[in-house]
Amino acid sequence: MNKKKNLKKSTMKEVASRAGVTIGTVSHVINGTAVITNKTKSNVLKAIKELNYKPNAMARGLRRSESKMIGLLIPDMTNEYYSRIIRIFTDLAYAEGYTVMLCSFQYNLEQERLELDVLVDKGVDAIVLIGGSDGDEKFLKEIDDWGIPIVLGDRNTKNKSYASVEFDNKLMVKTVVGYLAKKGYTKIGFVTEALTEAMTNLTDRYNGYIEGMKENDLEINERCIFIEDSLQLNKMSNGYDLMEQVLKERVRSEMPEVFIASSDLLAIGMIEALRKGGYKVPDDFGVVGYDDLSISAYFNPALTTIRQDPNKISNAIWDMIINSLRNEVNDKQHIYIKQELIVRKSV
Amino acid sequence: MNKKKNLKKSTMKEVASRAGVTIGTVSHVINGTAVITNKTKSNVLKAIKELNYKPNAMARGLRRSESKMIGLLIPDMTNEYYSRIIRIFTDLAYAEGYTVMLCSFQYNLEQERLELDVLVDKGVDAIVLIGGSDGDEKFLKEIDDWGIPIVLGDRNTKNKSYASVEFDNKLMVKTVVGYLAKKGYTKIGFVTEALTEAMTNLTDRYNGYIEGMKENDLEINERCIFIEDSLQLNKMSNGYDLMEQVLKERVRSEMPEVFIASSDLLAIGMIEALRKGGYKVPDDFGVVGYDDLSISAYFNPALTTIRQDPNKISNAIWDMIINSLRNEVNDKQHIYIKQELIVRKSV
DNA sequence: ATAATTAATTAAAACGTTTTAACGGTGGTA
DNA sequence: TACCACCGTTAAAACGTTTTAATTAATTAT
Repeated sequence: MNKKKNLKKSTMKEVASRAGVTIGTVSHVINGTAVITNKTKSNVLKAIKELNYKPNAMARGLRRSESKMIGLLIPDMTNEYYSRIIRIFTDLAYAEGYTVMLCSFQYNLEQERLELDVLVDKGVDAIVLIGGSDGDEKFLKEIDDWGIPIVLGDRNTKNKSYASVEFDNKLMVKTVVGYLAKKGYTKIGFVTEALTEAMTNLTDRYNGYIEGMKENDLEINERCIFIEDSLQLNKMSNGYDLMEQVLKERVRSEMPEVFIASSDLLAIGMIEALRKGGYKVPDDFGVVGYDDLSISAYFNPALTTIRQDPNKISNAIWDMIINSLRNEVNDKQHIYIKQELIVRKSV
Repeated sequence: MNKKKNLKKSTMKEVASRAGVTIGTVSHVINGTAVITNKTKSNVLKAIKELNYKPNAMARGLRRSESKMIGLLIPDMTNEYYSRIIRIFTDLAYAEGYTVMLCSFQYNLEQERLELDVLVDKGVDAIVLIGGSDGDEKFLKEIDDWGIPIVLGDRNTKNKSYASVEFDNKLMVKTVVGYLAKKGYTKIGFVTEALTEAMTNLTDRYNGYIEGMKENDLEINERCIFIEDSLQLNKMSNGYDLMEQVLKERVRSEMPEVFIASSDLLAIGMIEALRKGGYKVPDDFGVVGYDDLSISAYFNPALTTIRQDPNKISNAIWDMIINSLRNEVNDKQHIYIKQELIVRKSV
């Protein structure tokens, strides 16, 4: 039960008086905003060191009206796909003296709005939204009008009114369909979460699937398209439940021979259900995942999957952010990143 | 290439003038720090709404000298064990009007120090450190002296000088050894990461293992104790490499019949190496993990593991934090949380 | 030597709040 | 009528910086 010691952080004023100068000079030597004699400069530096002085971020922020914080909003930080992005992005920001304020909204639009509000209230200098649906466009507009740069990652709004970095989902899925077709599969299934118009990335994948099927002269059968109704957190169990249900309802001949799943987690759940149902992957059914999580290489069978490189997207987003922060303009470009098919053992 | 619109956020002054009062009153109605006529109160509220006014967090923070931010420092947010804790903790903080500033230090002491520095510079109101080694005690002391509450989660310093919430690792491992002994195992192996004195949680597990073996009259053979030399990020590959090596060096009779691994990730890597080596789990070897990650239930074989409940630890930590924030005292208690053995299919 | 120029430092305002003491006005009591 | 209390509001200082214009000191030119 020790008293709070309040060894209070020292202030600029104290530094100034110890160095025998005025706080203005201290500020100048810290920021290099004026030319200062070497002597006084070293005096000030000495005082700073002796007092272990650190500028007060809030005072500075108030005066400069910038917080050096970036708001980062993602659907679920518990998902490795996102946590990898977060980590890299955070490091990038950190290296430039920014700090990130992380929120997750659990795929809940309501909560997304709330969190956005908090971020704005806290005075973040910019906001990046990764994943999830297209969100509340009207609300984003408000933030945009305030001059706070926004960039979207792996998502977009219907009329692409914000800067974004996206993966080239459509192209990739088309390619995968081609790959599967070449392997001799004809009944190719597509299973995805929440295929609403709002989920631009999933919609792109769907379109890629359709185009790919057409290009390869394969029959598009709506019974081969499986949609997990809503965005859910526990994707593995979603995949499991879905497949368990399918297995219950259909005989094998009514099923696709291979599935393209919209996430590795979904794929893993599906495979486990298949296994429990007495089937072998890839012998009886193939499945390809999406994301290339670290588990996917160690899972049995090792998952053939599509890598969405967290490095690339994080870097691209950061570049956009820092650019609009520096130039005070936000020119709303859209960048597309190629995905990569990682061939392993599950098809 | 649109110009920055600078629809600037409105300020208290503007609210005040629109409501025909002084900024003092506005502040009072916002904070309820004085009794105000219903009429003026509603005027002010109206003005606030009309201008979409939000208090400037930095100005407020400066004046109140609190930031309403909590620093959260963890070794690796990419690990589901940590990301679950983060998420719950973040939600808890959020509910009380706090926001969390997340940093990860990749098990790197140097970086941990750096990040701590940043957190302090940013003026967080409290700091929580989760996982990793016992850190730089001298440095923590400095922070403590500044009156910034610190709480440690799932880690501790040698002389327990800080408030902490830990799991009862020793007891649990002892129990597990008993469980395995009862199942008939006699050659029980223990595999862990970075078993240094600094890692109090892992050391506790080790001690639990030793005690458990003794209690059950089992021979303690140092060849049954495997230590992954250093703290590493990619735990699955660590487990894989370790087991692959062991398989190369030893014949089966020289190996333990069952392994207690210090994380699910390690366990999964080990199992995969075993499988590649032609062995079946649990038929040929058993392995029990630690953490109960979500994959563990879907992995084949489903992992028998020890659950470290992220809810419990997050809640306990948050309680401590909010308590020392409110009472301005930090009474450095230590809480221990029971772990739970989840029996599945891997032993 | 004095004026003009340049270099180094300072004074003071500003950023947007909170907070405390002081203020004026109303109503009640003597 | 005069005094006191009380209530609602306000004035102003403070938080710790940054920033610009102004000041002083030092140097050069006349």
